[in-house]
Amino acid sequence: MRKCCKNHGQHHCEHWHNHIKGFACRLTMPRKLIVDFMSTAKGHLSAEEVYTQLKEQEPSIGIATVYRTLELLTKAAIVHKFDFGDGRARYEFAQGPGALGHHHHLVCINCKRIIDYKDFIDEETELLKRTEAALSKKYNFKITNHLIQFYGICDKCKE
Amino acid sequence: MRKCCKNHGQHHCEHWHNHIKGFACRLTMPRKLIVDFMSTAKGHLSAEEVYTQLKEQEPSIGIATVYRTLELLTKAAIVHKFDFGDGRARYEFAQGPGALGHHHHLVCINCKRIIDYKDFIDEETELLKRTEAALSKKYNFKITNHLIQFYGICDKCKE
DNA sequence: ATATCTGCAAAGACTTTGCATGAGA
DNA sequence: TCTCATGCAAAGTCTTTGCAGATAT
Repeated sequence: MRKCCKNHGQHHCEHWHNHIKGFACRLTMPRKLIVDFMSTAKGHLSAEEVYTQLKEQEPSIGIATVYRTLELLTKAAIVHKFDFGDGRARYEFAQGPGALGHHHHLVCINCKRIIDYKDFIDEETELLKRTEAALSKKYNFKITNHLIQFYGICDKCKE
Repeated sequence: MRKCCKNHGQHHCEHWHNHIKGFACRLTMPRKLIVDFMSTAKGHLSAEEVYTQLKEQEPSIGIATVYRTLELLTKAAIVHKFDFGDGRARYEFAQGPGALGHHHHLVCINCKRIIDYKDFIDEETELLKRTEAALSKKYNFKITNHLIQFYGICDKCKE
């Protein structure tokens, strides 16, 4: 898993390429497609949604590869994987120009709509940093990520 | 779903009984077993774990009932349902004497161990309250719950 | 009495895996 | 060339559902 190719040449080496290098050897066509798609896609897509949309431009792609690649990209921290309680994993691009940046989510428990918000992120982040530092020390736990979600009823479902 | 019996009598009416009343009509034997079990169980149990343990004292119980009842209790906010990324839902008692009280989780991404913590909860809660109030207003979103989790590597997995 | 709940088994939904073929370096 | 990745289909998990019989009120 950790070994890697030396040089892919510079032809299609995007900014995320270096990240992939640490986790996979080969930069294949499906992987390129999936990363490119994720980097421009908006929202929180399930594996099947990614598959369905990519299938249109490349009918040979298989859903197993989509799952495998999204898993790979998750490990590489190129995408983030979320669970919003609707029974399927959802992915969003984490890095680079296409990313929304650090944000959290409001989850409507009625219609399952997800609202991204960046408000108060700074304040939250500041608290989280302090909490993380203290928890790391107290529990000897190396924190690599965090999750904050609010659940409730969205404006449309209130009506 | 909302209609309910008038009076169950007082024989086995625990403190959580009133909660159930709002969501289900009948207080059956399996429901009693499951609530009693959850109220004393420690940790974050999957439906199957609950089923397996109850099966020992009451072999006639079925796993479908466990799922249905845990769902019911979740809606009644008697238990909380969590997803820690290991592919199954986990439940913990939320209210009453047996409950741990408000807390959050550290999730080890390696061994999937869950550490409950209550440290800094007051500080977190204070910030969350303010954030919730502001988000509710801005997005016209009625917030009913929140989730905070930290992910990383636990002390044992560090070695 | 009767509407609700249960247990069982089957179905459903999402995800992972085995394997022969194909492709990257 | 030779290892790694792919696509397909099958299998694996967890969860939900249909239904006849049982149960609470």
